[in-house]
Amino acid sequence: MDIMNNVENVKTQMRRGVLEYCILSILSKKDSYASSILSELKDARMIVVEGTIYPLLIRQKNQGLLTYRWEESPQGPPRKYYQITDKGRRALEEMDSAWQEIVETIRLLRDK
Amino acid sequence: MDIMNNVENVKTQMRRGVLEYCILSILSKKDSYASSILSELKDARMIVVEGTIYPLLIRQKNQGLLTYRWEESPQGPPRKYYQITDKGRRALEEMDSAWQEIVETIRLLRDK
DNA sequence: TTTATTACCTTGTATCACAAAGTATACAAA
DNA sequence: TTTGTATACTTTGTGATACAAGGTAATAAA
Repeated sequence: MDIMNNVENVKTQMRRGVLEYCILSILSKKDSYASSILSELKDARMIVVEGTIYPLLIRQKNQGLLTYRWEESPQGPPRKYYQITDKGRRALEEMDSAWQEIVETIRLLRDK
Repeated sequence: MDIMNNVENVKTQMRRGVLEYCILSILSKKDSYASSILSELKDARMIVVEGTIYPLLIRQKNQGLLTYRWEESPQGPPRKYYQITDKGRRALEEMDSAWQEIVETIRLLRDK
């Protein structure tokens, strides 16, 4: 197997780990809908596809981290706008800590 | 579902994403065997269990990132010492870049 | 010979990301 | 009116893989 194949695979795994964190982060700044979140993540080189993000948003909604409402679109079908809840904001804070901890752990592992 | 449940789950996912990276990093410093790598990861709060690490080492060996040799143990059964290959070192360098990129991506997402 | 310690390995289950295909709306062009 | 295009949400099937749990085996001490 090619080396870039390994690395791409690991990159994918790394991204997976922070995907929920990224989505909460985006929604903590302003309400948004799946397609828009998708574009934002792609711009930030966090490659994700529809089949990943829709079920994930539904899971987060079911966990009480998000709510949603339907809104008319300027053109095309209505959009499902997601909004972060108080519980979602508390979870986001916890994820901030978790992320910092992992970044520090890796830093120590790589330096030592 | 409790909020700490969400966060624990996300922490687990984050750890998963960097597990292969951590193992290559540990082996880049000195040859080691599964049980020892496991302890080292646990000390660094990268919680992993046997059923995770054994198949992972086998996968990395099959990908040509590692080789192994058997060595007598001072007590108990022989140990399977893994050694990183040149290909493994190149993969590790690529993973360093990938990790830095993700850390930077998250920093931007969280700050903006 | 039984127990403890160390070590490696496998199996069954659940989760989840992704690819792919499907459904639906709105609008413009033919 | 029909067709094409863009936007948007949803579902299904597949494969990868982490984990829990249990199994195998070597050594030494009780």
